[in-house]
Amino acid sequence: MSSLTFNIAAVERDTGLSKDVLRVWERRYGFPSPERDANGERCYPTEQVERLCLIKRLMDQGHRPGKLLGLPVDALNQLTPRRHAARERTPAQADLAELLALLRQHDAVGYQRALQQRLARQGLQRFVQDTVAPLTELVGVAWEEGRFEVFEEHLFTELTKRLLRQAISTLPAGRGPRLLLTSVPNEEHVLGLLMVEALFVLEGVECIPLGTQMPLHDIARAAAAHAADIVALSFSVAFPPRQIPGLLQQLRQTLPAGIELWAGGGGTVRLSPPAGVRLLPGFADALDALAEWRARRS
Amino acid sequence: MSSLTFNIAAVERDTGLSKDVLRVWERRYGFPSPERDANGERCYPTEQVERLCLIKRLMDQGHRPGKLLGLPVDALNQLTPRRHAARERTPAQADLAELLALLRQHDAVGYQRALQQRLARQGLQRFVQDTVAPLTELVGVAWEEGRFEVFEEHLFTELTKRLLRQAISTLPAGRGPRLLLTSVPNEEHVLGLLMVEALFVLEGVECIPLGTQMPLHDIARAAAAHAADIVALSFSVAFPPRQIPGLLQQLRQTLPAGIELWAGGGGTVRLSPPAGVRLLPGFADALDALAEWRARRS
DNA sequence: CGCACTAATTGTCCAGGACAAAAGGAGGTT
DNA sequence: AACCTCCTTTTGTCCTGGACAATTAGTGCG
Repeated sequence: MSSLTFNIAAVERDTGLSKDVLRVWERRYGFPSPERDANGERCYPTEQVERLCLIKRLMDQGHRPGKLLGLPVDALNQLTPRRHAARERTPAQADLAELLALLRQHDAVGYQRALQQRLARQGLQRFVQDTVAPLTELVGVAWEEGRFEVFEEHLFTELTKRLLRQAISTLPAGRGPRLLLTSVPNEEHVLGLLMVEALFVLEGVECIPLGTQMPLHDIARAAAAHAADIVALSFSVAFPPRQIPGLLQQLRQTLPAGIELWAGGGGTVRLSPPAGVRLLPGFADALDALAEWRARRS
Repeated sequence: MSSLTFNIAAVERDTGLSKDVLRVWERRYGFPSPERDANGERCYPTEQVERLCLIKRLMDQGHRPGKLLGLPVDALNQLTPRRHAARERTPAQADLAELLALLRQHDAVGYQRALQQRLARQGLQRFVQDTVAPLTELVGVAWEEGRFEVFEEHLFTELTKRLLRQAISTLPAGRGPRLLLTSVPNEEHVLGLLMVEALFVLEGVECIPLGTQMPLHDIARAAAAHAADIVALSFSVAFPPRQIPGLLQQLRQTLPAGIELWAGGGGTVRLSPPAGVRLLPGFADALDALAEWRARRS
């Protein structure tokens, strides 16, 4: 009956596929094949939008569009992740499965309580490294494999964010260096930033959290205004890797030479370090960098 | 020397103006007028990007592109907000100016302390209504008028978010109704959601916070999975008003009939209520709606 | 098996036309 | 002056179809 349809902008919004891509796929592969309204504009029916979402998810796992777009829905549903073929289960992950289960049961209260317990037991540093970080990865994998819904992932992010923020707020204010924490436009993953902030504040760093998605110009201005010693950016694994070097280089040129530029997060793991930028693929690297900075300034 | 240039995608990212708009402006008004690289693609110099940012801000204040695009930079800088011509200063706002001043001095610690004091003095309910809400509006105005930088606004959001979340987390868990709180894609303003959450949790509502930007399909799924009684959406004043009715109607159709749909925030003030949706332009309306819901169920 | 080189794939950009929705303006009525 | 209606202009978004560079896959050779 209702037979809702979406215009191309709505599909772009819901699937994350740009208008250009939607049109060129239609031209090349014959899918999607939207109807047209009186004005000749594309009207995508719900089924096609859902199929596009599925295709998008499979592509994020390393499949290629040419193969996927010819396939019927059933075949798509049976495809498994390609990129990370072998993924062994560490004991730590087995331990975390309990938390995942709570999320999948939509038990917000239970999840919060379990998280709080782990925080109390492990202390903030180990909590970040041994609970939040691997949990984030597990959720990412579950999401890639379609075992997690969008809203389950959102709930995870929201509740975990809250606990981390709360933990950070109980710590005493740092004494230096002054470190500005943010991410570039289109990078909205916030958990990485919060994890680093927690570790740094524990070490007495004075963090200035600016949230995510700060235009490059404004990062430079903020660094100057706050008299920051260091600017630290976070790139998640989901961020388009080829954009990163350019962004870092551009920011490095805009930023005063006296201010250091650090970049961390899963997106920086397989990256050759640009000039004047320090890469911190893991937490240990971040703490090392901090120790070195302090040694240099003392 | 460096003479950085931006390709059209970078300009879209930095200015928020779509590629289509950038090209059609160039065609119609002769600005921007980017150079071309060896491949015939547009290369926007820094000055033009900055001018575009300025134009964008003036447009958000109600100016129209046809007038702005012919003007030189000096003239642009002298333009004042148009939409809210007369804006009188209430005494309450004068009181809040102190907080604004702290933000403009980039004194994060001082701002947090001042906010915390106000929270302790006013209690959460009045803090939300008399401090956070008007402060958010003031920051919005200051931002529109160019008196606030992007990063100052981000800092405000980040710090205020933290305090509200912290305050919410100290409250006891609610007993019902179960209320799902989120926003639609492209609506990323989170403070409104947090303010409502604080007020509702104070009233014993069991809030399920899903963060911002949830696709409509997933909102419906989440509501079912969480067995929510009510779905509440927040629309900021900055959200394109014409999209709201369509979105609400579409969601209403997807959502099971037994689940109520509420929509609030500054974006819903001048809106005729769609069928099956309850509009809550202000906090009082939200509390009224809650009282009525409870009366109906008792 | 590793490496260089060719071929296919795929995303993004371009030009320029079209149209509908929104905003502005004109004119008449209360 | 405020309000409504009708008409005009402005403005954003969508369209087609072509092009090309960057990535990925495939192939042959040392």
